Amino acid sequence: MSHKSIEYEDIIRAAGHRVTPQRIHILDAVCAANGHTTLGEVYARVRQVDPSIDRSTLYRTLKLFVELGLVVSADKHDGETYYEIAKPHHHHHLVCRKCGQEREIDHAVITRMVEQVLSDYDFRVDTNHLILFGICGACAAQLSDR
Amino acid sequence: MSHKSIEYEDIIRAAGHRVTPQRIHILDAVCAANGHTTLGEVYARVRQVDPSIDRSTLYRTLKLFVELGLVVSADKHDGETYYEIAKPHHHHHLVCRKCGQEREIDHAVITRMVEQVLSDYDFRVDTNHLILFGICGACAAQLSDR
DNA sequence: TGGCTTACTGCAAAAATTGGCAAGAAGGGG
DNA sequence: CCCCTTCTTGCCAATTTTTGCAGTAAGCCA
Repeated sequence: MSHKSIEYEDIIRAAGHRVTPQRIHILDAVCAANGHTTLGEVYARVRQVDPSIDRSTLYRTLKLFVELGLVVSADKHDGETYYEIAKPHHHHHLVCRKCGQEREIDHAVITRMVEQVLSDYDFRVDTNHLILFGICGACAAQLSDR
Repeated sequence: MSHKSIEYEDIIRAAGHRVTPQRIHILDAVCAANGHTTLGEVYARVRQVDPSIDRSTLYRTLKLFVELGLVVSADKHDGETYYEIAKPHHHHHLVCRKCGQEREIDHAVITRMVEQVLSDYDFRVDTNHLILFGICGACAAQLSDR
């Protein structure tokens, strides 16, 4: 991870921001949680390393990381916002609006759409972590029963 | 609008919820605002009709409406959540993660992707209001300058 | 229409998130 | 290596959003 940390530091600096111990700890904490994690979990983890870090710093830093693309956030509309370290490979999720189930999908499915948006609208869709809401097969079947 | 209200009432009832004056007023208020509106605006509008309606009711009701698909919400990551009455025609938005600018795009662009997700993953993507985050052309140019 | 069940609402308190500000520290230049 | 500028932080207060609860009323059935 130390190796990766250095890369991240460069990204932060390149964007004109400063690399502080707080930011490193927070990034490590998000990293440490494999997969999705919540703000509360990150906070607990960070406090173990440095109990003086304030919640407001966490909010601000997480927001910054999302802006920089280091961290990916996913609002599953269940009251909690999830955070995840940005993975090198692009992956996306289908989230069922009914049962909340989440499923990873292949990048290839959206490639063409992303390209078309880029050429038609000159807009670079963030392909790091796309979240598509909808209804999964199981729930759709259930709904049509009634 | 009265005609539409009746349709909406049916949807609410069909989902097993009750139609109350408060809910009608809130739906009307979202309707009255053409296009995007914020929670604060809806609150103000609702209070003109019935000053006794509480904020918590508004929060709960808006959340319910979004679940039912009557209202569409868009978190532009600028601190405010936007609400909009679900339109009969499908439309989608590109939101720039940098400058927050928002742009409507054509449904055709995503049609193919939606179909592929349906056939490959048996998942019906909610095509009512898709929000794609990314970087708009202007901001992309700005970023590469540095 | 009257009575019953249970969802909905308003209120108050709690919890989460954001913002202002002065002190502290990162990074650049000498 | 020290200094200077300016971004960051922690603290505190304000604001926003959520939650628990008891009274109220919508919808159903006789």
